[in-house]
Amino acid sequence: MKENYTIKDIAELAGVSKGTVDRVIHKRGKVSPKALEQVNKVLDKIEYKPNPIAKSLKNNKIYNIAILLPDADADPYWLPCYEAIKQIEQEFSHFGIKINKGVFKPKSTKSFTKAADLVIAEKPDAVLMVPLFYKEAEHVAKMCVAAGIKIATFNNYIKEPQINLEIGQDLFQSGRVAAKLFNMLLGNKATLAVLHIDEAFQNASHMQEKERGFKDYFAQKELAYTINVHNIKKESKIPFDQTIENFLKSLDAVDGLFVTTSKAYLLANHIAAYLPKSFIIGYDLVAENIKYLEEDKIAFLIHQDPKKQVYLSLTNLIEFFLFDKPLQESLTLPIDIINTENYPQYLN
Amino acid sequence: MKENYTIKDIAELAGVSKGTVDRVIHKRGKVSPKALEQVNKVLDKIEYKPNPIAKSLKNNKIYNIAILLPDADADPYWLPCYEAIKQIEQEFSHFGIKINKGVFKPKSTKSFTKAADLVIAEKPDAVLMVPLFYKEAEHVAKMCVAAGIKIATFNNYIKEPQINLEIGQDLFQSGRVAAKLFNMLLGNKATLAVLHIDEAFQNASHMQEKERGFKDYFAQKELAYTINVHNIKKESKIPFDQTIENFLKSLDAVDGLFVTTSKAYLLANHIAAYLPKSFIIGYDLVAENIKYLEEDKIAFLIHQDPKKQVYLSLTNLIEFFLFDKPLQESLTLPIDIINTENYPQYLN
DNA sequence: TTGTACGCGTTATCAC
DNA sequence: GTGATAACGCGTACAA
Repeated sequence: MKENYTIKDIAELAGVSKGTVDRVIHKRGKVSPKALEQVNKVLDKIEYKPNPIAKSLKNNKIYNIAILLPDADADPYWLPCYEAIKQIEQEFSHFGIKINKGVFKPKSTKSFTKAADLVIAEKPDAVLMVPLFYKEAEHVAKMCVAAGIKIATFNNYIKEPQINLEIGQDLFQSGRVAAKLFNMLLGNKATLAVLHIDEAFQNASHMQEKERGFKDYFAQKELAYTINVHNIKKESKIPFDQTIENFLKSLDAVDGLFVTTSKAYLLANHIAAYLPKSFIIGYDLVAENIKYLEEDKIAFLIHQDPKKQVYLSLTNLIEFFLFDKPLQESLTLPIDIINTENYPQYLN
Repeated sequence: MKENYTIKDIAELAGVSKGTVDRVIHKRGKVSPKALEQVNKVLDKIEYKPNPIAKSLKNNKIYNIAILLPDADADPYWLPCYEAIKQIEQEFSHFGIKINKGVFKPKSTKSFTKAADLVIAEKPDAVLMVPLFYKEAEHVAKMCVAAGIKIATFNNYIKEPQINLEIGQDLFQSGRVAAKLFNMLLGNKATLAVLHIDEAFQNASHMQEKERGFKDYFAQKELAYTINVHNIKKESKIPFDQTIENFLKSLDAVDGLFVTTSKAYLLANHIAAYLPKSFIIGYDLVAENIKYLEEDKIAFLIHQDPKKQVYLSLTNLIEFFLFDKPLQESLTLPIDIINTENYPQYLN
């Protein structure tokens, strides 16, 4: 009949008081067998779902969520994450949610560890982090588990079974998406280059997963593709842009270039001069990539939606704390294919 | 200093009672000039945001939202919408939200009008509809406005300035997305066919917007593309599939086919026999389209995410009623490009 | 072992 | 005009 029964309703139906019903529901004991039976009889018939609103109204506990993420000044890829945090703070300002940012330099493991230590010292209820550095992140996860702090990751993965919530993209599959796009563009035979362009290689596992998926596609379809892998890293004293140009100079002709990081723009900058007929597929809607996408120097971008990742991670944690919603252990977001015509809507 | 001031806080600061503060905030009058000034002085200094939790706890009003949408048996495209409704009902069951479905046959204006009349007769607080039939939908919108019912649309648009909330895709732009994809696949010169395949042509304006965007792209880029438009409609007594096959038989060779509806699968079924080298780009992740996508008979699909459309429409309306969040008059969702490798994540 | 009373913030009603 | 008070549903402290 009724939609939502309250504790009061149940108490009346069972002929006992609210307090007794509460004790039965929360299994606090101190209930006579008779009362227990009466209440359970009612609970069997109806479905009781406690009202989450009333619950959180009374709850004046403040939940502290720490978030460890890279500095957006160092890499604009992370900028949308900060917007998501701001949005969440506003949306949940009345629910007693505090978010504490631990910002680290994306090239420095020390900076990561320091930020983590600072943040954990305040004993938050949960830590959400970008586990850029494998070993260090594993250590943080273990520390959190030991301290009873919920631990969540986004954007990257570490193989730590105790992680409570993982949100990210299927990187292997995103490599396959890029492969399929090249396959559509180039047909059954071509020469491709996979480029891991990263100033510091902190994204090693990230990049390798994408490469694996990329190669897997062509292997599985048994296509006559030649695929060469190149690692491009900043050399001290030489500007990164110069390193890229030198690399392109020395590269044999290829039909397509797959850049596994957000640095496709560094390549696109010189593509017209050295490989005017090659297609570039890269990752991430950062401003510089969009510029070259619009100039048709980048064919496609794959969007990892960091904003959505943070937003989902945080709402999931918050609803766990406030409303006892279970944490979704692992959540894989769509792999968005971006071209000149559809990118604006993805920027919000 | 403080994050969230309560009415009680304000009352203490102003030296009046909660009741008076409430009357000032809600402009109910019956407040002396002196008290008014004292309260306003406090309100100027601090920012008062009423606690939505307490508000909705007290609020025992039930909000009725009617949703007019096509039968999913007639067209599986609408199936995800029903999932979204179920999800919303669960999520907001404690907030006094009732959703009343008015299901109509997608080929029958009478069925639409009948469902609308039934639903409006119950005087809901809002009507959310798919305005498949222009005139009839306009009429419904006007009736709602007259009756003080909030009116929202999704998936399609009507030019009725009184609509309170519109959610959908930029159809013109989605035509451009398809055009760009063909441009990437085929280079600077090709022959394309635009196919409006629809059993009843109830989507006329929908299809034309896509066609306009499609042509606009090539015109703007001044590319040497030949584009022919074909309307394919069910003829009485002849199976639709047969009509499609006859059409393909009579069609001169083309490099690509752009299907502006979700019926690309009808074409894909015969593509190997008649146009083995042509690319098909169509709309919507319905099961039959996915089948041919996987067989590489459809090159790309454009996803309109009807589930997300319904979900966003409903949450927007609900948050308007419960938390006084303003209605976003018009919201345009991303245009998702789908291939064999990324479709699973979009199906949830 | 049980029932009652209180507080969370907002709103509405009711005496004064 | 104004301030006190009840009610929403839950959790819990406390008295019986």
